[in-house]
Amino acid sequence: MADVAREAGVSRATVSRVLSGSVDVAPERRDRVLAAIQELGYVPSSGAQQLAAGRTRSIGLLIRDSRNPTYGLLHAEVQRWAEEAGLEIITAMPTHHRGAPQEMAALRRLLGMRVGGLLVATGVVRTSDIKQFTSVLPVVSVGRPENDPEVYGVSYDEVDNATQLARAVYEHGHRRVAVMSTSTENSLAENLRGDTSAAVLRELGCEVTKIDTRRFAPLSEITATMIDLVRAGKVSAVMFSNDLWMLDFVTHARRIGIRVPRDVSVIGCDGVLHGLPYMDLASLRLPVEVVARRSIDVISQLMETPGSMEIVHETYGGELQLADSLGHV
Amino acid sequence: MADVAREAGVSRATVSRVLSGSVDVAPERRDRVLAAIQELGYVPSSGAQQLAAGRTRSIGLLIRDSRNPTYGLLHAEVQRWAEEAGLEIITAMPTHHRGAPQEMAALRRLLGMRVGGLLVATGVVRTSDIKQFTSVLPVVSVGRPENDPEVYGVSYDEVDNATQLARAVYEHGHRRVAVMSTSTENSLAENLRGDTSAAVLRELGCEVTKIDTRRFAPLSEITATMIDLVRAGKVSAVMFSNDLWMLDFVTHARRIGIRVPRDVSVIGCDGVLHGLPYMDLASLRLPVEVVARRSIDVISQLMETPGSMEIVHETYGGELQLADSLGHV
DNA sequence: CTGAAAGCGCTAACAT
DNA sequence: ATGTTAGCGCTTTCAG
Repeated sequence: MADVAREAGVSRATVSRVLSGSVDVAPERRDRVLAAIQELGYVPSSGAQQLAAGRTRSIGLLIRDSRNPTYGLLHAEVQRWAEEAGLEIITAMPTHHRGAPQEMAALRRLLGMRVGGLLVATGVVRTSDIKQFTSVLPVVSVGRPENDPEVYGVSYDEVDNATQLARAVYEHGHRRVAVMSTSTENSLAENLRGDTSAAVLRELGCEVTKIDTRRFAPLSEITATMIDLVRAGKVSAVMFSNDLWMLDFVTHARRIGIRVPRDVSVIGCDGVLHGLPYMDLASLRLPVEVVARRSIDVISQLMETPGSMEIVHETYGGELQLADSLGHV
Repeated sequence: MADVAREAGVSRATVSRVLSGSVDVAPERRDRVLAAIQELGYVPSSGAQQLAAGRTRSIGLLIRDSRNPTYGLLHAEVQRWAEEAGLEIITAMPTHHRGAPQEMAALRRLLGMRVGGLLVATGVVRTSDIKQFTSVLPVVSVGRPENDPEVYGVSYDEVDNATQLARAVYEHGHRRVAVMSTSTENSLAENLRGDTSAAVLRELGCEVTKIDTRRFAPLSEITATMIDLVRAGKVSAVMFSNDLWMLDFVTHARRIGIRVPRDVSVIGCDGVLHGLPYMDLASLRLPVEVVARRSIDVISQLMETPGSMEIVHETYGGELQLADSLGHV
């Protein structure tokens, strides 16, 4: 910065002023500064800026790894709306199977960067663990069940989703159903989804076989379990807590001669996977875009004027996407 | 930090020492410091650390938005290997359709954070634009064609890929083929892919209809063009420069009664989309994992000891994934 | 092994 | 409108 100042024949303060644009600078000097910046290829150190100013316009995003397209989409959408709102996103993406401690470490990194707000979009870390930060900066749970009175939440209405899904299965005539429920150590949302679907089906009088996954269980394990159930003739439909499980199942099932929906019906959840309609697989499309957008709305307002908003727990329901895989009524 | 020092009854320097772990500190004092850190929930400011130390262990990643699962996967893999190597990734994800200037702005942000290296994994920004940074820090092009003698490159062997794809089409008996080539403003890699495939097919004696996309053309436009070609009976096969285009095409085609591969054969590229085998769609699987890993290898070595490695342009070929969509030989 | 002190690159009063 | 100056929170000599 000193170089730029010297080159332009002004003080460092003036350089800072044209950089921030907050204060008026004589046009002629401004141009000289701009030229010097260009010439020297100067890029201000955001660390130093943050340090001196004591604040940041950037917001930390803790998000699950984007191998799962739903998170890829969420990430892209959050990014997009943040940009729109003039906010910078700093992403921390812990490798999924490493679990909660790893996620806390990533959070700590974000705090180290002195972000002005936190968006938590992983399924694993507990709210009780992130509550300690709420006194320092606004924290918003994104796309994960949230009901802590100190943490904002913008997420999917998993109860509504699960109910829609269960009803659809029931209405397609299924009475003996396998329902998978992801481990809470894997995904809070998917766990809630599975539990709720199972409960709804039972209430409707169905015979439900609930499959709880182990911590970070591999796809193949669930698929094998489900295939056994189908072979044993125990169920006529299987509900998966996300589309990837469903896809793995149908792929393997077909390979060994189990046909969908002739031999077994399936339905998943997320609805983000490309080609779902082409594959005739039923699912429920999560309102990812809306959730991303509202998250940015909430956190940007919170960063603007902290405490300007009561704690909210917004939830948005998804849209059922029926397809042949559910069999015929 | 001062609070921690006071709480532990040591100087700030000592706190810094236990934080870095670089210098020996008397065990008893170390424990007191650690306890104080815990108690006060202290998280060091990475900005200040960087400022004082003058360096960073973090590397900047410029990557295309993860709506496209291939980039989602690349992102996750880069993240994973970086973690393994003890490096932090700072991600900048410009919204895709905003183009090169936007990407440069994102790059500048990364430089502002004083990252120690740059991984460029977007299809749009030109090498000539990023060359200016090579004198300041190591820059590696990831998953995009690179041949500039000053910039490292770890990418896909698009010529080999395109050749494999074209050969497969030819060997399945197709002689009149439509080949799409993405605009260079959209993706350098896909452009090269398309051009090469077309050239190879022509060399083999095929009648090639090349479709060059406009800048950021919507999916629907390409699909419509291809459908017209098929309806007019002009081609028996269509090559898409990535799987998403292919998927959009087959979905719409089926809707209007065009059957794949009965009426037209198709092949895509990337091979990352979930469910490709289930959909019986032919493609070519890019070695995303390898490219991600090698990129981290290269940049970590470069950051360790700058200039310790000659400029390399590694390329890795993909693996053809045949399927019914290509018709029968 | 530990503390004191000098910055790192920047911003924000405070003068002028 | 512009320059001067005092830090921001940390690391790193340099003494001891």
